[in-house]
Amino acid sequence: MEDKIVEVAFNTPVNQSFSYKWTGDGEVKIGCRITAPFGRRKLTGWVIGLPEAAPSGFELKEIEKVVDGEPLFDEDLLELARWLASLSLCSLGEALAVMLPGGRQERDIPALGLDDPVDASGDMRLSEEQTVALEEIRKEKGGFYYLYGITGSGKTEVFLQAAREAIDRGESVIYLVPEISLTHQLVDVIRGRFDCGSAVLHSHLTPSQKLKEWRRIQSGEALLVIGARSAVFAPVKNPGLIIIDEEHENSYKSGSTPRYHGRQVAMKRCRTSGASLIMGSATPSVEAWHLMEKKVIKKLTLTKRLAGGGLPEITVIDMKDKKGVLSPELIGAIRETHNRGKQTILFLNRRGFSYFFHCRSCGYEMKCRNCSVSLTYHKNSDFMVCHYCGYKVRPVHTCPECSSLDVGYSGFGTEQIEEEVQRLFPDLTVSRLDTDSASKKGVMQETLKAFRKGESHILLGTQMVAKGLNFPDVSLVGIVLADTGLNLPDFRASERTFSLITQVAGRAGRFSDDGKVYIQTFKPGTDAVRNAAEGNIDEFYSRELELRHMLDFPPFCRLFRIVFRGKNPGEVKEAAFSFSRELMKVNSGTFELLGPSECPLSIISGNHRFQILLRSGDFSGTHARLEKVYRNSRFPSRIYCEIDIDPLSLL
DNA sequence: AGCACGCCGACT
DNA sequence: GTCGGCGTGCTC
Repeated sequence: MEDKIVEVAFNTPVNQSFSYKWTGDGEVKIGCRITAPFGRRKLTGWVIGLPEAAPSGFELKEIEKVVDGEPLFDEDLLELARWLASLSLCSLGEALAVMLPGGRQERDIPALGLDDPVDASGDMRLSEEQTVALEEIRKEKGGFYYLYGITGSGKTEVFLQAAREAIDRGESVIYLVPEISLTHQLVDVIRGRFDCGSAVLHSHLTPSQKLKEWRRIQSGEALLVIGARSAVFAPVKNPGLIIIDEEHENSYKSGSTPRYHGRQVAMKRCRTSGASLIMGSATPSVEAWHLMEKKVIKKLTLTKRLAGGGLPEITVIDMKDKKGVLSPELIGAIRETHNRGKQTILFLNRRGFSYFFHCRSCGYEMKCRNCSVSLTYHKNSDFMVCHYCGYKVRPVHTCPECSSLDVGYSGFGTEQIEEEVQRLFPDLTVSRLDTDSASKKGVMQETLKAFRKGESHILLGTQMVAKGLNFPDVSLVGIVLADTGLNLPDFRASERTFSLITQVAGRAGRFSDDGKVYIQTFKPGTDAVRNAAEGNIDEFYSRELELRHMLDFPPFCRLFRIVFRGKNPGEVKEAAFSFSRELMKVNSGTFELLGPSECPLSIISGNHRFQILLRSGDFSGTHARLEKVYRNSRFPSRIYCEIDIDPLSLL
């Protein structure tokens, strides 16, 4: 009998498949894992083809062993992997590795609870708005829908009923949530309400747990899949619906190769399989909003809170001319809150630790004349630098707007604020929660438990507290500085600030009728702050889209970010410039090239970073040119180059 | 990515 | 004279 030829993909950056022969008696199928000698090592790879004839010019080695009796993926998933690899410029093996169990582990941040009320016991009656939404969803199979509604308006209930209907038709459902901790809560609800099997998929499962869930999905035993980002690749047989909860969350974008966005993959899968897509959020991403305006996504609005609970009273405090990090108004409110036996959460919208130059009298801030983003102060060189285009200028010593001499760079960090709060309130207990303190396992849970029990009076934290505002005794939320995000050299800063304030405000009032939110800002008039505080959601989006259009930023163009990193700054810079020169050679007016320039976070864990940004309206033309240059490029082994297509952050 | 081969500097 | 630096190239 003749040897079988087996085509294999490995999880290496090599964009190429390898052929082996199989002489054993067991069956080899496309989609199975195998182990085989590869160079001088043994690797596990995936069977991606069973060609009739062997490629010429090679002495084929033998497959050592076939790991799986049954395939892990079918033709559809393989096709999806090919699409992903080609789009994100990685190898097929790297794409398969993030999709399949047993591939590389993705890492996620820990987080807190969920907050949309759902009835765990049984189907509850839908409100009129919910009913209308569900009827719309029923109308067109394969449609894209967006449940746009404030916190507590019952999006989850609509998701669940839509899921129920799909399952009743014999279809499968993928339900994506932004963080792993949310999967558990959702599973509890679902196990009580759905009699079909459900599966959970996320990166904290052990390989064997993951494989077990994978098999249950493949066999059709589990028709409902709940999971974080990578669950969008679940091997459902007959996909009928994909749900993306909290669509605006950045965690849907992978932070490592391949840098895919869950929403983008979901849209692709729905298009090819004819499944419907329902997303939901109180603060949609600007991209999604734009797609709603273009009618690619059908907007379904939920305006009413089901369980009542008014919106909190929101006070915007102008920090101009204020000494210290806490305003007298906020200090008074904290004291008053404590006197009433309630607790306070102080939220610090701190992202990064870059210094920015601003005027303490009028809040003026230096921006790049080319890019209209904030300049970042570089202490070493004493220059203000634009991290988009590399534009440099000396910092000013008087404010160009109001001639005040009170200008300077400043930074806010949780540590400084903790000190300040402790000094102002020596009789109160403050606990601090940020990425540093929460990275130690259990510390976060302990801190939260203690706070919930009332053992501390003030909880001070960053991003992660924003979602954990469902503490019954909290009646005051202070956003210490709403515009820190606005000072970042990032065109999405405004969107994030808006989203954050809106989400905080939406949640703060849910458990008490006397909820108060204090927003401290240097820029009370900024669109993001003003519209969030006043609840002018639609106005924010139309202004923001207008601005993006004017400045030619996404969603009106596509961005490609190419980051170079390495220990030696000179080498990194040289690699970036030589790559840039190669790009210019193939550019025929297809894209605009910005940089190379130092990354805003120019050194991360000892690695110096440079970046190139490409901006274009011609996605495929730019993609093709970038691919060509990238595949032909060679760097010294200690220089790493990573490509991020449609980056969320430019830091 | 690994891992080897291969060609130039300071060491038992 | 050797050990070891990391540049270059390959993996069916």
